[in-house]
Amino acid sequence: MPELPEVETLRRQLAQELPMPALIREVKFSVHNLRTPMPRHQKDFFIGQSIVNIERRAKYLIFRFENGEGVLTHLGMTGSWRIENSSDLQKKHDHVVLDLENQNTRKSLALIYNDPRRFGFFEILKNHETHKLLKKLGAEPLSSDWSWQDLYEKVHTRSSPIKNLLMNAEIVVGVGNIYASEALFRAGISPLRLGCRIKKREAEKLKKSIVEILNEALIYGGSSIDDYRHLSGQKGQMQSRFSVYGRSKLPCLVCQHPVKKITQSGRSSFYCSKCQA
DNA sequence: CTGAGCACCTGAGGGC
DNA sequence: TGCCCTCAGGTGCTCA
Repeated sequence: MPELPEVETLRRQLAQELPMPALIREVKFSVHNLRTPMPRHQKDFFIGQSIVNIERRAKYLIFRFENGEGVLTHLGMTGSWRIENSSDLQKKHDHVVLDLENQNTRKSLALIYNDPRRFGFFEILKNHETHKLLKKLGAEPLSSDWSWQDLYEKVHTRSSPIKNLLMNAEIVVGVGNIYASEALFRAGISPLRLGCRIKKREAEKLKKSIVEILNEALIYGGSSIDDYRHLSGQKGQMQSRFSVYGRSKLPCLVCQHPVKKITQSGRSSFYCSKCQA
């Protein structure tokens, strides 16, 4: 579900709405495991700690504690966080409840994680640098140190379709199934093109297109197709601005040719076979 | 090492 | 109404 713009939108809202430092008074887990087992027997790790910062790396959200440790979470396909006044207000598929207290105002609130498909996770983060999920990650596309040369270097030796490579977090993080299709449309490159067939000039254009589409999606608060919600429960608005994603058989916005839908490595790709080569 | 396919889950929607 | 099938924003693992 959520790609970089959706996770970053949520991060910004959490940073704004969560009065920090937020003392964790209690943490409750549902009986279900998420993608990884719940840290049910390590409550001591959380209770008494204060969340001092909300960070994002790739599509991971990190609740950082004062001592540098924290919580590593992922929304999977259908995860969402919301704030309630009381931790009693539980709904179906609520899996984690954090009872928090603002240390300045003594006001309490509950931060609740809901995830119907349970592809997300919530785990202890002790060492950011050595964590196996974090250390293999490639460049942040919206950081100033990501260059088209970096993209080109990582892609031009590969025989996979460029669409698959864009979704590979070791190459560039945060680009998922929607924005991969959208960025390729903007760059005029077919999702079927092999990485080794991407020219330098095209890598430059593709890098620019990725940055543009992610920034635009951020402005519109991300895309809500089904489950994705802001902290407030509101939907993002980017889904109404897709050029190709979910527009199978509809006319291309540029040339009127019908948009094609194909399957690549089990995921749907959308593109215009006239505009993209 | 690389790439393809599967697995993990629930729920919505279409066809019959 | 109900059953069965397909599909969905992610990603780690196994196997060839």
